[in-house]
Amino acid sequence: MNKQSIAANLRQIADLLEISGENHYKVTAYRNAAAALLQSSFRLEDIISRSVSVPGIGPDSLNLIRWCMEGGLKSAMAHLKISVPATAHQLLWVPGIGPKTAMVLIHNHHVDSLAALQAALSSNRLLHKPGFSAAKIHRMKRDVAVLLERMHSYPIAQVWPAALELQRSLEALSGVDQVGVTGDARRLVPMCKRLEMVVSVHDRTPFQTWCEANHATPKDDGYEWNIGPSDNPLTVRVYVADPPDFAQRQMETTGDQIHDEVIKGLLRQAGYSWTKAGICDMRGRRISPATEEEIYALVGLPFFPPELRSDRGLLQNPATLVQADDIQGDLHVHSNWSDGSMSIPELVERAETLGYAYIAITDHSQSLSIANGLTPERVLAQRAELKRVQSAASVKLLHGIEVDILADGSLDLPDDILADLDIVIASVHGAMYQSKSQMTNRLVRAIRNPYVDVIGHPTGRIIGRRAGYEVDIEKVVAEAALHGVALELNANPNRLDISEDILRRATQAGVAIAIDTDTHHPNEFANMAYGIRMAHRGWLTKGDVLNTLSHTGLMKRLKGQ
DNA sequence: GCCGTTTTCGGCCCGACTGTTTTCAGTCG
Repeated sequence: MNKQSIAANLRQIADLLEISGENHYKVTAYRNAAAALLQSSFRLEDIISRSVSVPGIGPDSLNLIRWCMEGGLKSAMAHLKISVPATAHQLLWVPGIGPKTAMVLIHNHHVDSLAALQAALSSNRLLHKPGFSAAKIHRMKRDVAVLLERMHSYPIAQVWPAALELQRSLEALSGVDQVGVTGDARRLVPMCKRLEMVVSVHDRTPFQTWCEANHATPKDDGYEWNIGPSDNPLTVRVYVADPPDFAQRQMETTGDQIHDEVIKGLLRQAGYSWTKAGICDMRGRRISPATEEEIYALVGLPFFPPELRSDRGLLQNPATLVQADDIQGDLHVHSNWSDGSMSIPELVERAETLGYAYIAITDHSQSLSIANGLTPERVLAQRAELKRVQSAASVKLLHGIEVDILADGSLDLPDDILADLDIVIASVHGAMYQSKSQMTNRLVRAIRNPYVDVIGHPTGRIIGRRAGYEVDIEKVVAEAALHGVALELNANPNRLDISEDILRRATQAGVAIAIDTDTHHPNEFANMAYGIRMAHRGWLTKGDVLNTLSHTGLMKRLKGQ
């Protein structure tokens, strides 16, 4: 078992304990342990053997990890005497269902999984039972349909890190030449059907031994096995290639299918054939392009980044796409003044290490009290702190805020406070289940505020968990264009908000995009890489992206000059 | 359960919204 699978088990155990009515802090402790395990760079073996200690993983969590390693989830559940069914944690995925409602469903209605809930909802047998109004049932039906997608696919935020970890393990094996991620994850598909890798080997024995040790099932073209929780496993598929075939094997497994067919069609027109046996020239001789670049070159095309490979991918010139080097700074970062974990000097240090020209400190505003949001007084106090830190920093600091868009579309801080800030990001954090027209009017009202520069995570989606609020995005885009307000591409892999379709619509309408990490913890600055890849899916060029501007250019733009 | 101590026990993010049990428990961010 790898870190991801164990962390998933830990989270599931925490959910089951919470449903069982266990102490809230104990539940939180196991969730923290799962997060600490994922964030730790130490090897699993070293953590278990206690040769290193990880903050957040105490003796009990360590035992739990051992039980999971030895006997899986069942064993851990037995040790902790958990009596609710293992699948019951799925109920907590549904917005509006917490531990108490989950327990009522299990005990009073014999509903102990997402599938059982869907069946109960469609049979209408929950209707008018205490706590289940007609409106609530209607909403749950919609949400459960979204969530059931998770039963056969996995969010990219889990698949990509798991893929990189697997890549490192495979690269360490002798006899292995090249290892690469492929399939959905390589194209940054938000919900991946499985985790796919390509491996080229010059000596198959060590790799085969490793696969057998991991209980992998042999397939025609490689191996397959499952990781993650047993009731919702992630399938891992590894394709094995001879070293000269690595590039073509990775290209044909990356997809998407339509892009592949287009390329194969162009190859045929150019006199080549691409069958199971590989690419052959017009005389039927095998050719083995060493890179994907060489395959595209056979048909006179430049290299297409995987994220661009879709039914419409060839319409965009990849040379114009925004690149990581174009990014001059991060415009959405939280400090420990609200719910970030880093102090402002620590954020500055990170930004300087990353070589950024500027960074905007954008903490939450007062109504988000759980996040210790800033009151007007604390905004002023923070300005003084920024001034002090700026005097010793080379990176330019922007004083910003992520101000809440309240239920009626007004903002959570008075205009005179917003007026003096360098950048104002306005975001929705509460009252997300408004009607489409209410939510649209709410966002439009926020965009019309003269001090708003960016709309943060504009649809509120959480990939695989929440569809996002219902909103007339065309109207929002049109209004943003009219008022020169940028839309955020939130690079957090759980959000990737806005989607590629909305990105294209926005840029066509002339709306600027801010690619932001929304960083709360040190390792989240790295999420910019997801942002860039998502930008490729949305065909963003350097000119479309607000934070490719120089500091001078950005300040001019923000001041409306 | 974990952490951090003034070291073995106290503290741990808290207020708004929602549906409805119409007075507040449950959920959420």
